[in-house]
Amino acid sequence: MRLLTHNMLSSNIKGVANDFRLRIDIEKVVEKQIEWKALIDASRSMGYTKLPDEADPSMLDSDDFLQKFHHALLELHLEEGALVCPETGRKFPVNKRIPNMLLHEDEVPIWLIREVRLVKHRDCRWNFRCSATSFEEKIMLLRIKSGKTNIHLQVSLKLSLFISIAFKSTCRHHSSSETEIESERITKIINDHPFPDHPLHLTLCHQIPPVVLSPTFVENVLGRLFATHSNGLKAFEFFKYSLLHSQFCPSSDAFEKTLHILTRMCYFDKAWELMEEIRRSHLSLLTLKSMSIMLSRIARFQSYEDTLEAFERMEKKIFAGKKFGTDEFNILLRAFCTQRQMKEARSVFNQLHSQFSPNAKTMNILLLGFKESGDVTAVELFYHEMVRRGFKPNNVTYNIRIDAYCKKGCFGDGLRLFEEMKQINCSPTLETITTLIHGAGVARNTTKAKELFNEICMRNLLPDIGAYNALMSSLIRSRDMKSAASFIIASIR
DNA sequence: TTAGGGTTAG
Repeated sequence: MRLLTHNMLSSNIKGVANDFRLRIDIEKVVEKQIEWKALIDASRSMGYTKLPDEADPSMLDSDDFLQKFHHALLELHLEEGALVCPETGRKFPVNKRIPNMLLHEDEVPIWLIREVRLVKHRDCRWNFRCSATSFEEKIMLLRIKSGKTNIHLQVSLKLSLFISIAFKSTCRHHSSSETEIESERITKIINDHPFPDHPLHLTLCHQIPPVVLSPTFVENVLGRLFATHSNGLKAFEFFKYSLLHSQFCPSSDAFEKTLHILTRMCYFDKAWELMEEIRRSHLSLLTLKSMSIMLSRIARFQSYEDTLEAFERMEKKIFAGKKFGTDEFNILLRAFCTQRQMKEARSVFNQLHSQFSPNAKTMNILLLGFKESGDVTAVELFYHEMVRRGFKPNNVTYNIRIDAYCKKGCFGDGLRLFEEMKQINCSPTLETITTLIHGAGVARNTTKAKELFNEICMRNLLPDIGAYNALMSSLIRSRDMKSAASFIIASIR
């Protein structure tokens, strides 16, 4: 199975539009019995204005990639918040924007260019509208792959612009699941509530019967509150309400979301209060992840000393006196590293390494921190220190160093480390090769990028979305549109 | 927020 994302497609089309002015081969379209007029008419009816009136010979080109692109008949239906392909019945959920789509074998791939919005008409119907500004960007290409027939090159299929959408006036914007509808309703109530002028829990008591308070529902509401940047104190109130009234044990996800919401808005007192409460009532929810959320935010918004104090407070008070070891030490270091506070990370390491025996992961966390700060010299210096201290570099160590070079445009150095890796029997991973493909792109070396992509399969690894995106972006960066187009065709076969 | 890679959009 091959995977392809909307992003890959859209970046490719953007490149096509820029470089080729999206030469639409009218003659070929007619020759292949594709209903060009239908496409134009449908586009006009959608309000597109910059449409060519007639075939412009200068737009013709012998390149056949459009022929390969323009495959399908599209008449999608919008039902209950989902796009439905009439041929296969497969549904694609629709939110404010159609999410990135993955293309699977035997499923309907949807290629979208730029942003697509659902627009509500005055008569309560829904329709699609592209937000892009030029015709090139407004065309959306869709392809239906029938289970039995390979239609890649069978361009005699009817082409019509898919935008003729059937709709239901009753359709909902989001998923049809009852939990989602209910959580959306409760989120709105919470967001509109005048808390803290009036108590929120009374409203929640009125609006949410305890039986509705499933872990999924609670996570759903908190997720929405998180996404809408709602008042953190309201989210906290809601979570406390769920702790009191739900017949289920709260999920770690709900707890972590609440912690995220509170710390993001710097409500650290409330966050500690929440941790204390969970320590008393649901100790098992206190995990390294929740500790990491808290420490990262404190490192970001408070002082170095505050962060160290918080770490101590975690050990002595929150985590029930558990003796902290390497894992917890790594979390502390990572908190500084992710905030790019490498002086602080270094200082903590020097200060505490004798107390918490560091491991290879510890060293890689620091190495990564130096890399993210964009300091290749610091990466190499720390790498040598790591070796001097007796740590054996592993795949991750090499991947970080290779990425540091590639991001700086030193592709040759990246390749050198790649060779070194192989020589010492440290097997390159999918991440190693993806990094190098990206590095080849930065160095505008598409030949090497393609070679590296092929090496993935030669090493019995399976390319994933990251690897595809890396090659696609490398090709686009070098304006190698032909390779980009054939890469797409090859990917979906 | 996960010791490592890619993309976009908000």
